[in-house]
Amino acid sequence: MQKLTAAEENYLKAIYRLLEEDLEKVSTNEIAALIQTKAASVSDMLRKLAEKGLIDYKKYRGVSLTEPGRKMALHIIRRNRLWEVFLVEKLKFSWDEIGNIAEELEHVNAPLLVRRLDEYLGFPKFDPHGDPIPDEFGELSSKPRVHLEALSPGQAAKIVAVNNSSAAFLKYLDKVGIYIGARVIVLDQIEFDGSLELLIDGQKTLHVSREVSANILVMLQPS
Amino acid sequence: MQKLTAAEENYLKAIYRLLEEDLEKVSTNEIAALIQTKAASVSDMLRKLAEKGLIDYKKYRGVSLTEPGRKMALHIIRRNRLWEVFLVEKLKFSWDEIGNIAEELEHVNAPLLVRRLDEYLGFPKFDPHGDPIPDEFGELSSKPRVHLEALSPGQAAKIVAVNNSSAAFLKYLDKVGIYIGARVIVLDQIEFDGSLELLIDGQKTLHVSREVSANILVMLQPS
DNA sequence: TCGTATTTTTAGCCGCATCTAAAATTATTT
DNA sequence: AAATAATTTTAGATGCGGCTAAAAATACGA
Repeated sequence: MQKLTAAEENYLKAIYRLLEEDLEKVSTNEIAALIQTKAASVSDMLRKLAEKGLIDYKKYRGVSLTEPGRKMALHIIRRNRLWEVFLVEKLKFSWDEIGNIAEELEHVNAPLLVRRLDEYLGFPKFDPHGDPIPDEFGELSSKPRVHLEALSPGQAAKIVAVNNSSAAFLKYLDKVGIYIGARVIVLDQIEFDGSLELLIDGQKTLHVSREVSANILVMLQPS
Repeated sequence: MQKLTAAEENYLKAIYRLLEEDLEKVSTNEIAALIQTKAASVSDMLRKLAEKGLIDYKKYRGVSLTEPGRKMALHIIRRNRLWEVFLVEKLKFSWDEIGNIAEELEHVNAPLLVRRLDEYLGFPKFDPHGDPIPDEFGELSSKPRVHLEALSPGQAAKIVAVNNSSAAFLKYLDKVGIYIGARVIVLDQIEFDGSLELLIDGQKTLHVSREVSANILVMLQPS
């Protein structure tokens, strides 16, 4: 496992995240937008990561991760998510405060530290946003998940993750009572704007816009 | 509180540590030796820290900390020692494994994180080596401490800190049964080499060289 | 005290990660 | 398909933190 700089780690993580949504390839501009830098800087870094064998890169044609690159990205994401669990579970941060801090902590690369932290936290499988934590071999235990917006009236599901970590979004969710683990049934879908009428935990009903439902991930429930 | 780079923080910490032993001024070479770099690099950094008002620096004449510099150094040391407590108390590291890891963690500068960590650890006053943890205003609660080598036969003391964090030294202490908090009485001093005959916790006797006793700090006991 | 040794600083270089401006390539429109 | 637009890469700069080699200042010994 080669030693990477914090910047290299951030690029790998960004490429991984974009590949999750985007299909095959990620473009220079997409990366630049995500990590708030300029396309020229991205080009430089892509050349370097390609030399190290972490990405597949053809000029002007976008990038994808090689298998070593994917493993590295998952290691970084593992560290990030374990620290997020620590911050919320142990230090009592709320889930909208932890982003920046976890992003600094994730770059502390000491394998023994990560293992001990994992153990101390009780080998958590999901972070506070509901995203799965890769194991120490860089593998994800993936269960099928789907965007809430894709459900049709009558379908039931459990909220397992959110797709957007902006403080504004997380605060909104808190306010309206949506949380990881909540059970939700789609009562109705408004054709005009794609918004949804939901029943949360069998109790309260809630109307959410398509922007919101597109950023919530759920696991379908057997009924 | 200005934002410093990790390198700047390391220099401040090194200068603080050297000022603790050394009297008035610290020399360029001393700093270079401590942080394993070249004198030329130290000169450059001193110029920069002086510009920022963190050190008093006259060319060729050595440096000392300004009051803001001292405060900053103590903040950095506070972060370092809180993480050391975390690693030992919570993650079950032994005190000879934590040096490098704490030195990476200490550079994560998020004031809220440090406060929450402090609270989570129960506001510890000393780190696992027995060194005092500065408060969040950059002040040390100092109790008078003295080197074990300075004691005379008959005097009693409690071991409160060690002065040397090399793994070899810490392992030696573990092996012979010296630990922070142990009570010690000096039974005899060998004039020839300055070594000491000790009684540990009123139970076992132990012979330690001057090299060892010079690196152990104690608080004198009322007798 | 004078000359030598040591310490410290300066000068000039390198790699990293960023930037702007300009050039090259690819995509789109008419 | 040619012209224009958008994207991406290259060229050349900057600041940081390190280095070596050489110059400057200080300290020391005969």
